[in-house]
Amino acid sequence: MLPVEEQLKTLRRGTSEIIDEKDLAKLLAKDKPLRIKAGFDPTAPDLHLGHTVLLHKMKQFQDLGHEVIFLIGDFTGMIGDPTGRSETRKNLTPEEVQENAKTYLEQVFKILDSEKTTVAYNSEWMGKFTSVNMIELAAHYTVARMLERDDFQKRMAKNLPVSIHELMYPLIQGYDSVALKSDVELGGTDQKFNLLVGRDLQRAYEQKPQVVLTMPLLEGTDGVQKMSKSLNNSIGVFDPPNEMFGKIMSISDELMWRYYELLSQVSTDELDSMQEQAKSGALNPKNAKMKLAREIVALYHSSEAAEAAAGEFENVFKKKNIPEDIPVVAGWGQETRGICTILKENKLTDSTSAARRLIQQGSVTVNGEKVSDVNQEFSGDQEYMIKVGKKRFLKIEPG
RNA sequence: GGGGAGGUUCCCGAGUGGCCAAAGGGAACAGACUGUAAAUCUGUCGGCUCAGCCUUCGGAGGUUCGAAUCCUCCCCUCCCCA
Repeated sequence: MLPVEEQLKTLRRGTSEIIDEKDLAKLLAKDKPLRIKAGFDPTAPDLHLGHTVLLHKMKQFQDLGHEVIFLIGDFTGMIGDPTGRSETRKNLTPEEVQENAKTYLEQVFKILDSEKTTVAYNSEWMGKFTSVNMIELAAHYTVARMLERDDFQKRMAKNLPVSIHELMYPLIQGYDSVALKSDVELGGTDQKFNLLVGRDLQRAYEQKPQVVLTMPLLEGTDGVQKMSKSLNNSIGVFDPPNEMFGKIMSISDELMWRYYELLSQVSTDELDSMQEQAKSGALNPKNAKMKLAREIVALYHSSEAAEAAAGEFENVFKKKNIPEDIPVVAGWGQETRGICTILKENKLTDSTSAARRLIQQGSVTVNGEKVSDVNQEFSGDQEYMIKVGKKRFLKIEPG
């Protein structure tokens, strides 16, 4: 294995906090593979770039020769981590959790080496937990300390509900560390509390407390809230190349540097110089963003796909051409239909009312001609290229 | 168990009998400007057979010419006391 200082250098990259680094150094000095735990809640079936921040860090550990344990919180998923959003989450059924977990794994191995990754489910031990075990576990922590947790504090301050079962979440996550005898646990900064509970519980169960390593949370495409599918600001790992490319291009310049820092392989030195050049005007931020978009699309798809997406992007948005692969539907014969109905039926708009509004706002074109009459009719035996706003396209073929 | 405060359109939040499809803000969408960036300005923002009509204000009933607003019961949340 690499010398301790070299390993540390890699592991420090992009991290928010290591608790504590001296302990980690000591563990590394043993020159034996460490047990690295990172838990994932199978609440969302799709992985997005936000999750990959952690996965990349896991990959680094893996490449350094440590044992990475990908823990699927199928048991805790039924509770739902109270983290983040200041409201109680819906409970998931065991079936939903199973289904999500399955999807999860398929995606994870785009980054991690499946051969070298240990996959664990916390239902393995939690499912066997008796009520007596549960009470013993609960006895190791106090209410006052549990309520120190920021999410609980905030919700209490806002007079929002906090359910008892949510208080169990950190305990169970912490117990996972006991069950797995983990040496290091990774998590987002929002996980800090839970990760620290793990240390306390390991001590309570007479184990050596794990080292805690937290990674910053990645902001979503809005640049404000953390990336989350439910907030609709996420870039999915399995998004098609063009969509992925486009989403990356739509982030702000400021956010771009953040993404570079956390998601890119570009070295820190090179990154610094790029920022320098962007500042002086030598580098157009748009080009830097294209480079980032290429890199990320190439990682999850292929470099060919990345090139194609870049070309398509230039074609559609710079030259304002029609995208290459757009949805095509068959026409409806000789009869005529109102434009609003056409838009609604093909899901270009949510309702005919919305279609009317968009037409009134001049955002709908057919074959390049702006539609100004809400009642305009089209027969279904001709070819039409319909465009709504900048991003919604539909081709109708004679039918 | 006792007392008090609440549940409004995607979110926050005004509205206490007609002028309410419901103020204001946020998000979102569209147009202008751009680098499909940000910022800014403008507009839209329940549905429909769209200058009119229909359905919404926790749920179910009721009072009234008329209810988000009043009454009854139910469900849910928060606070104080025990």
